[in-house]
Amino acid sequence: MEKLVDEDLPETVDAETRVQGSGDHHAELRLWLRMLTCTNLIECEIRSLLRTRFDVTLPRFDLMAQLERAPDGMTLGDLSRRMMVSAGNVTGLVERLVQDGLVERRPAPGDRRSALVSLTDSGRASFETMAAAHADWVADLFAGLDAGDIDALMGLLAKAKASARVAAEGAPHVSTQATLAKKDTADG
Amino acid sequence: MEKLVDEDLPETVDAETRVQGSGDHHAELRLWLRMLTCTNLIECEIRSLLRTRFDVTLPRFDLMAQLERAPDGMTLGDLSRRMMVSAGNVTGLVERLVQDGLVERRPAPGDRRSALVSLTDSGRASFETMAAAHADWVADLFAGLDAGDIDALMGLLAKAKASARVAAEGAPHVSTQATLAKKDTADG
DNA sequence: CCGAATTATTTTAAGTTTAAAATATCTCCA
DNA sequence: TGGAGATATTTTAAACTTAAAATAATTCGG
Repeated sequence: MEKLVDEDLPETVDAETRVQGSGDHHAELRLWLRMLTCTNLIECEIRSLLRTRFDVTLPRFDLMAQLERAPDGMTLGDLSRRMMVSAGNVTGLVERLVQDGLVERRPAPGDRRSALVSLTDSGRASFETMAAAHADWVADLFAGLDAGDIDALMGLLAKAKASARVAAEGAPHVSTQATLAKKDTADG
Repeated sequence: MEKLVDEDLPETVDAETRVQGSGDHHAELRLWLRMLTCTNLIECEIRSLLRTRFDVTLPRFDLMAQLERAPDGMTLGDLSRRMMVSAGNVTGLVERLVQDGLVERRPAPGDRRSALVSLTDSGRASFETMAAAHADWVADLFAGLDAGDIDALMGLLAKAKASARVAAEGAPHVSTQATLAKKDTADG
């Protein structure tokens, strides 16, 4: 998480200095820092609430949230892609959740490389309780926004997401066969 | 970082089910997930670019970004608050940056508990190069947004931030003297 | 069918991160 | 002025996270 704050940046910029590759990027930079502080603020609060109320970490909650939507289980690779974290990360997370009895893994039928991961009954029950509280917290955190604000944000964030995807795909900094070949693994 | 994706949630909700504390929070939840994926996407790209182009990690870059704006140095506590991370985290990060010769620490005049941290000349030079590239990357990532979009997002995110702060302050889950007493450490 | 390339996962090493306890210092008021 | 409480930082243990290398299994063209 990039932890900068979005205050105190100069407002005025000399239009003359807009030169290719070294120009006036203040607006975008300020936007990025504000997005970051906003997300951080909410995430910290949710993390803290999950810990104090349910003694669970945010990554574990997130993983369980993915599994809840896949009653028949998902592979570790699916989890890694959906959660946007490394495969090795998922391995460890699942391992700990299995030890806690919240998650189970079984070999994937038809592919001996893969394992299917799913919630146990205990894990599902536990998650449902937490998810309800989580939804309430998020609603509280956004209580200062009206329906119009939310709609507008949804639209603008979709646009920002699309923009970022294009930029990231368009100028891949490490060209691999995978990067060039597959365009279908991302989530939207 | 909460790693959920913002797809596949039901669009339609029964208005009758809006009950206190267990109601219709889909819009807010969807907004939160979208904010998260959007931020994640951009952050991953920046992290990756920092690593491949400059062999630096995001937390180190963030810490140096804070220091650059404080030519006279900041305390570890300042860094912790501005970066929104724990104090212990900052201790380790500074330690490693000092070892790399990018940052220096000296005792704070007038308070023997504190240390002032600042960029070395080498650190400053290094950061300036990276910061210029970073600004370009962010501009590229947001290239699909026009000035109006950016303005609108800035306003809506400010509103969201304010809302979240009120909610987090208003219903503190762990009441400490500090929580109740000071309202001035956050960044705005 | 063979083998090269791809895919799924684990392992490894290093770094990041947190919460909580421990230290050390400072403030301030009774 | 003495000491209680607050503040600044470090330490600790555990968890999270990544990138890269290593394993293992699959796919697919020839």
